[in-house]
Amino acid sequence: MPRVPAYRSAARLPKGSTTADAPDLREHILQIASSLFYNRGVRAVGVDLVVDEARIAKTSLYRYFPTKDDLIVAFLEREDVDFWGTWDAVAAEHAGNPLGELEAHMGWIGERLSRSNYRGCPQINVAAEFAEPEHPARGVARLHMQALRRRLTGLAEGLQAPQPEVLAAQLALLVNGAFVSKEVLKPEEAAEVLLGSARALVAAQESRNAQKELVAQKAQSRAAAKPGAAAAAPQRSRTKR
Amino acid sequence: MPRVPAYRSAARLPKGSTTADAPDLREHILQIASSLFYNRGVRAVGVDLVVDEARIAKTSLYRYFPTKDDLIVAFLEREDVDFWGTWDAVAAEHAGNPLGELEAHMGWIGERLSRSNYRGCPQINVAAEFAEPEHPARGVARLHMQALRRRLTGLAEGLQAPQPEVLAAQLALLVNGAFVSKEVLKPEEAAEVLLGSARALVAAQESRNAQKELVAQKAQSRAAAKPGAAAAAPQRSRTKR
DNA sequence: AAAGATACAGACAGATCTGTATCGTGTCAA
DNA sequence: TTGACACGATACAGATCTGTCTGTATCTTT
Repeated sequence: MPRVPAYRSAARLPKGSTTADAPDLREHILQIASSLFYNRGVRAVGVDLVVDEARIAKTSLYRYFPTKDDLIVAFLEREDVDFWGTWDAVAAEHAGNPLGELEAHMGWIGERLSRSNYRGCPQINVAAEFAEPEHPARGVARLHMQALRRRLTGLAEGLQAPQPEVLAAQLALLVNGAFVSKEVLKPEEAAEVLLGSARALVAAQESRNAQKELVAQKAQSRAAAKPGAAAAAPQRSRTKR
Repeated sequence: MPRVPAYRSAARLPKGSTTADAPDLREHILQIASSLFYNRGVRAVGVDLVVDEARIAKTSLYRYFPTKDDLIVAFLEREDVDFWGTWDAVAAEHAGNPLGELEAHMGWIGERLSRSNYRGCPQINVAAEFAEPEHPARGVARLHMQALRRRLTGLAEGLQAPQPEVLAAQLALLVNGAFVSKEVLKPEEAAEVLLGSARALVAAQESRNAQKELVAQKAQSRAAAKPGAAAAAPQRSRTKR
């Protein structure tokens, strides 16, 4: 009956490149599965549902993904490259301007949070669904998190933060926190809160920098001042009390 | 055969208060289930496992928890009261000193992150496991998140932050971010990063405050000064006193 | 002593899940 | 035309999951 495979019935490719479009079906399956996994959770979605929704045969699914775990891993890897794809695109628009880049990232991430179908970060969600650290999906999630910290460290270095590793970790907490705080944040305020936090963290590092310069300057002009007064706490409480 | 119920075989109560210790078994079941749910994930733990691990009969479990969902809800509610219990205890130690209280919270939360068996925030994890917003467990998680924001708002007001709602949201992101950033944070640095972030966020609000005062002051002393010089960067002061 | 409540043990029903096996059909290349 | 191949459809195996049911033993209360 099917002259044309069911999964192409929606006329996906203009005419189909005669041959060598075998990975096309794989791609189709992965798209459907990714959408289901993301929106309903990985454990909640069975392969039968994927098969039905994608309108394919179970044998086809298992041809391209020998195991459900393989499908999950492919899903996470796909999300990973998508995420870094937009990240890098935004970064390219702000080359040489790390602060502008950071603010832009907070912007598009904040914008995502306010989408109605937003369900958080797939990597974090899957890590919550599979407790065993040796689960294959956890490996992808781990690499994703390391990539996040690595990029943020590069950004912090570009900002000439005195402690780029610390600033990167702080920003990573912030971003991950945004991903899981849908219940806490009103959609409209997400971007503002993110942006404000990032600026505050950067500013704190800058003041640390300024303070360091101040200390160096004072030390240079010899020590005649009493040392106990101002240098003690890196971030003072102001109202002290 | 069992003169004494199996779940008491480990001599849990000194002598057993003859009667009215019926809720004891319920408590025992909930303890075992909570531990399993937290460490392995809710969906990954079946009722049979709880029954085996607690060494009880399935009928007993279903007497106290008519449904697995009821057990999950009880688990989350228990975690909720535990969490706010230690929160409030810490808060009580710093009455009248909101900054000290905030720092103390960052301290004990950061300390938890570094525990080897740490598996994140149960509320967040369960929210990731159950995508349907109307799942009963999601209701508990939602209330927990609202409580978090409410307490942080109170803290921000105590700090006399000019925008307590914003600061509270920022701190909530921070805390939630810490809960899900095990892969990003080295255990040793968790507390430091948390504390530094919280201070930076508070400092940014204070500088905002200072700026407001400054603006008011300037306006009061009439406008004769050139306005372009110092007002640009919102987060600079901090050395102000 | 009788009755009722509580608990254990284990079988069981019915659904669901992953993964395999079988069969039929349409497409393409030789 | 024929054979290889990809795909769909469907049945099935085996495990696991939630929840029910039956039966028995113990303890408390009356």
